[in-house]
Amino acid sequence: MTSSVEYINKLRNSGLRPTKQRIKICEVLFNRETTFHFTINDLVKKIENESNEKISLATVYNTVHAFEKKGYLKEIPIDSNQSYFDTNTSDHHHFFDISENKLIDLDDKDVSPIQIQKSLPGKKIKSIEVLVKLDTDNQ
Amino acid sequence: MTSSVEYINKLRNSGLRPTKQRIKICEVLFNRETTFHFTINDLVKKIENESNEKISLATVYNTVHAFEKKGYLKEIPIDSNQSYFDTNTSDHHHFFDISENKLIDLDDKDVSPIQIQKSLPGKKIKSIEVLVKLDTDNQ
DNA sequence: AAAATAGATTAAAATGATTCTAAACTGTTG
DNA sequence: CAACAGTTTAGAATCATTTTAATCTATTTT
Repeated sequence: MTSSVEYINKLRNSGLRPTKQRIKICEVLFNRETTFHFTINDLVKKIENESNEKISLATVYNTVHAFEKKGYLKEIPIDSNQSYFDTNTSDHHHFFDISENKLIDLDDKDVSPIQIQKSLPGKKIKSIEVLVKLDTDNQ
Repeated sequence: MTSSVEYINKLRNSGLRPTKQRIKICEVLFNRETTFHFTINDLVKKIENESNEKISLATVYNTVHAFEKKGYLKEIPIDSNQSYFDTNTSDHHHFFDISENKLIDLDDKDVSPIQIQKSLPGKKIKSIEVLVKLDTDNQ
């Protein structure tokens, strides 16, 4: 359980004013044990469930993008219909459960080390990420 | 150089009527040496450049999705703004050049074999794909 | 080879996610 | 507390994609 004072400091330290809306969004996103994978839609629904006052959709978008820019959230490309975000901002691998449309973090230790034998002149590797698609096992 | 007769057969064999539009799209997509990575927008521009008659946007969407369903194209999730498609439909890895917004296929031999140590009950692995993000090397 | 029909194309409208706008509001600084 | 810069907001705008319903065309039937 993180108190809102910590979110206020965190926000202020990153040059974001600690508004009521941002603190609420911090609570929804970061006040949890495990990584949270979500779409904007998921987040809006959580906010609606957990509080009586609503936050404008534009503010949710603004805040998620602000947090992404500050490195508190990471976008995960899965499909092109909707953006998925992850509260785990380290480079890491994922399972994607096709039948349930759900993202699951993989620990680094669950994936053998990856070496890339090819390089392109003038370019350097910024990240290496594995997406393992899972399907229902039917037999 | 593949002749349009081959595309006509290919289309007919997969239960798609060989229309003028589909044959044209086949030529643009498959009549090339190397893998083609594209967005719908890229494809429309290519079609416009390579022919004098235009194909309706809805038809381009329909055809790309029909080809995807038949396994002649594969969608590659990169970012959520636009769908990227690949004429290489095998499971394979990619470089994504961030500064140029360009996808590049990786050969299997360029990537060390990947083992996944974790499994989920009732689920089986359907694909394992690596996305290596590249950035300009500034030093 | 014409008629029938199932499938395809089309322009335009509809949708859905996301971004923009401009006015009202609120933290922060002096 | 006044002034300012940063935020929020509803609603409009935008952009990719999908749907609609009318027209057209490849294939099948006669």
